[in-house]
Amino acid sequence: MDELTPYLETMPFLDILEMEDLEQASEYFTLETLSSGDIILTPGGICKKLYFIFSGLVFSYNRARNILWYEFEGNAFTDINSFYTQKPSENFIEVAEDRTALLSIKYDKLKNLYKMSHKWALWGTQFKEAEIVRLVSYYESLRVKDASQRYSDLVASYPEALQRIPLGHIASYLGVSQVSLSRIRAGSQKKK
Amino acid sequence: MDELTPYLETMPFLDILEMEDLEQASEYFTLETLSSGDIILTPGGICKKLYFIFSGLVFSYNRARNILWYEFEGNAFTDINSFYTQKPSENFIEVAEDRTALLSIKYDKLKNLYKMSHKWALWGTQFKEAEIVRLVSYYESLRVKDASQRYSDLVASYPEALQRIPLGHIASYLGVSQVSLSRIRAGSQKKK
DNA sequence: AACATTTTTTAACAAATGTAAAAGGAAATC
DNA sequence: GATTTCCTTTTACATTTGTTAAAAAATGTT
Repeated sequence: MDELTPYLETMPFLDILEMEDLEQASEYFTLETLSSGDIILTPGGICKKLYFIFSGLVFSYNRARNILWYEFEGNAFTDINSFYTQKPSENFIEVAEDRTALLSIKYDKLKNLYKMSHKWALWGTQFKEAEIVRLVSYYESLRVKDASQRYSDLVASYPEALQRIPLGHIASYLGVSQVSLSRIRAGSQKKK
Repeated sequence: MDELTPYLETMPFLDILEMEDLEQASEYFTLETLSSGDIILTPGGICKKLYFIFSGLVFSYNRARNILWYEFEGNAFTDINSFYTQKPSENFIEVAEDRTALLSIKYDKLKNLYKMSHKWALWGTQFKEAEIVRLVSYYESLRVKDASQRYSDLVASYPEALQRIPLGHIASYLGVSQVSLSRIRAGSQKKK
């Protein structure tokens, strides 16, 4: 019984795998516990790992400090372009909360896992499909909905976001300036 | 020797597969030749197939007629959300050129292929990684770059786009109004 | 060639959003 | 408890972009 097992068991799409697959994989993964402000990736570096957020909060932003993504416990995180191409990144990844626990796997090890095990390869196709759907949902909302709707949607689906993320970051994540978000919030109070 | 083989051989990441894998798969795929204006998917319908564009041009748009994606020969196309979740779509998919040849595979058959063959599952992880990278590159450019840059990038990477796609569609694909794109084009001529 | 249709550009105005700066609140530190 | 620092809102102004409508250009049709 490996000490990583309780963490592995929170990964998505485990129904595809048997216990033996998890045991086989446990030596591929590492557990990292980080603190608010810790920086996982800086521009120019290659994002070597895919992270599963067991607890805490992680976000990415570019050199101009535009927030690109925010992710909570329960979901996966990486710099997509850098990780899947293994080329230098343009972005930062930073931890936003103390005691953020990440289960990480290196690019090469993940590839190995896929090669070694048909079941893990199936898990990979499933996992990536879900990632694609999540990405497209987010990005399409940026394109199709206005900022006010996006804010409502965020509050509806992640009410804790307001407690855990500064409004300036939320604004940037929603693709608007902080001033604009303030106007939206002021406006939505009026409507009530 | 199956008549589909020449088409299958244009698919991405064939280095992962052997000839026997292609032969095994050939009965899973269908070749469809369509004409400009043909509509592959309408809102409310479930997008049942993933398409590989052998020749021609395909695009998707939502009910408000915002262009969501344009794709040329050589790349894959589907309604991501609807296909990977097998839920009803919000969008249209339409063919933009006569003699557009599409290699298609149904969702269930693709899943079967993955299950039957470890190598096809590996192909699946590879293919989906590339799709994720393409998606994120496009969407991040929408967020990070201004419309003028996006237009320059498009012209640089797909000069033929200007001949093959009406400017109104290009504008929508770039996320701006046609009037705005006209202003950009007028402005970039001045700079010269 | 003349006409009709579609596509693209231009102009004028309105609306939305960004920027910069100031002010108000909240939280942390001494 | 006072002060400092950080976060959020507000104001004023500038800029960008969208909308509508009209004109110009290109394309297709008889």
